[in-house]
Amino acid sequence: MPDRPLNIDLLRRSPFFAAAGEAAMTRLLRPSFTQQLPRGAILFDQNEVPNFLHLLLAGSVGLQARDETGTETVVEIFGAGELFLAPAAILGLPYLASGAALTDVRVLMIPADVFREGIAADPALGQAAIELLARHWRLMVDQVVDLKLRPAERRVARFLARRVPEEAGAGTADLPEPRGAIAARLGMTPETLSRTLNALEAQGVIRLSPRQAHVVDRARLLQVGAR
Amino acid sequence: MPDRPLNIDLLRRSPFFAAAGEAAMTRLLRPSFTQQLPRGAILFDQNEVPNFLHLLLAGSVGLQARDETGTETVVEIFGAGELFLAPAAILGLPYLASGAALTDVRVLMIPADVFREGIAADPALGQAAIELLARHWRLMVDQVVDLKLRPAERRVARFLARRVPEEAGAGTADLPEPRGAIAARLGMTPETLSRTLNALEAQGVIRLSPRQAHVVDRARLLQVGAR
DNA sequence: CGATCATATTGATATACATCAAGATACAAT
DNA sequence: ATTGTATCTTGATGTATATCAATATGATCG
Repeated sequence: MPDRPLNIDLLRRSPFFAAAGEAAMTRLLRPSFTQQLPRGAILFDQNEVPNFLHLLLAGSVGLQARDETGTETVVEIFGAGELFLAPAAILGLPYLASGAALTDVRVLMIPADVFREGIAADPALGQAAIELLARHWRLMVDQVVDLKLRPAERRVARFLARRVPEEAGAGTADLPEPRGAIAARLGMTPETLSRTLNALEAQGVIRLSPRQAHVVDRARLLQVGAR
Repeated sequence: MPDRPLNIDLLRRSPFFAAAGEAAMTRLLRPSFTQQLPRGAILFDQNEVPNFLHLLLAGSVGLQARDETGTETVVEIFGAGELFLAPAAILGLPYLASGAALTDVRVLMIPADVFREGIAADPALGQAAIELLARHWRLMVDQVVDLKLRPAERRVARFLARRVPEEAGAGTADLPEPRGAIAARLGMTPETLSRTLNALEAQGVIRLSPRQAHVVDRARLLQVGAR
């Protein structure tokens, strides 16, 4: 099926549209369209002025930033159901990071001006935007704490734990994106990530296979390196 | 009011109230009150449910977070004119960090419920909240990039540069808060901060004195360690 | 003022993680 | 399948920054 009629249900369940309500959702959806992009595609580039908000329907996208010397890192990885880049689009300022498809992706493009008018006109949509931003702020705060306080092994453990679908004790974390991107997201080199993953497997808390990690015991995973 | 001299002008010029408008400002101000607290005071504690937003009138406040092992770090340092902790107050979720006075402070306490009602009722206020959150998100993204990509010396240099009042080539950066707090904000130990500051002075880009650093040449400061 | 106490600096050493350099795997195309 | 190419892993070595320990500085208060 070429362009699978977009999964309305996924949208409805996304935290953003759940808060915004049905009315706002249809309002935003009408002028929007979907796009399929291969892994490696750039959705938008650092310093560009945003014309669209992006709602990921499938795949994952890395928010990557370049510093003055040209080295890049991944600030955050977004998955299906997430709406991102609101901040730049809302402020009308240039993106401070680029968006790169880390896997093949399917993305809903929402015109930025429609969005901006929407939040001014519809209080429920405004509220949803506020909550989205607040949640994203917390995500970043959490990452700052992670980087400052926790050693590599703990960061990897937490990352994997968050990817296990259920709260349950065991489960499988899919890792479809390139190791380099995951490593950058975690603030380490691919080499260190690889070694850390091996160390976790050696401790028996995970079991590695090509593009996934089976978490044997979530609670114990989060305990590794505990003082 | 014993505490008369509320500097209305500072408020009016703060990015937040500038966007919110006069009406929203008076609306929020009426039920609010100011408080003076000595250095070391805790404005609010991690995991508490927020009852107030805080607008700093004077001094600086550190947002500090504890991890599971009990070690603390400073996520961000806020200065006069800044409104913070909106995210927790807006979501009605527990703070994910504590607020500690890093100097003696004077702070305006805005009841959280008044704020929440306000953003629902007044679109201009809602818009201001959105912009505030977006700006704060960007601050955190910038810090994540800083921590991942830049070595200690460069982080210190950028921190000092941002504290120089004017865009001008030279100026003095005040550093009233304890070294430990600044070091934590920058993701390093006090020892490393001390050594780095000395190194910058040795290179002649700054001149140190007890609680401030005179920046001799802003542009050159930002160049240190350039590849 | 001088004594006390917290905070900051300086010095010596340790270590987590990066870097550099081969290999090994996996994936895509023919 | 077979080859080619990118990605990932493994190993050896280096280094920025942490840690530990001692000293110095500067604030606070009798």
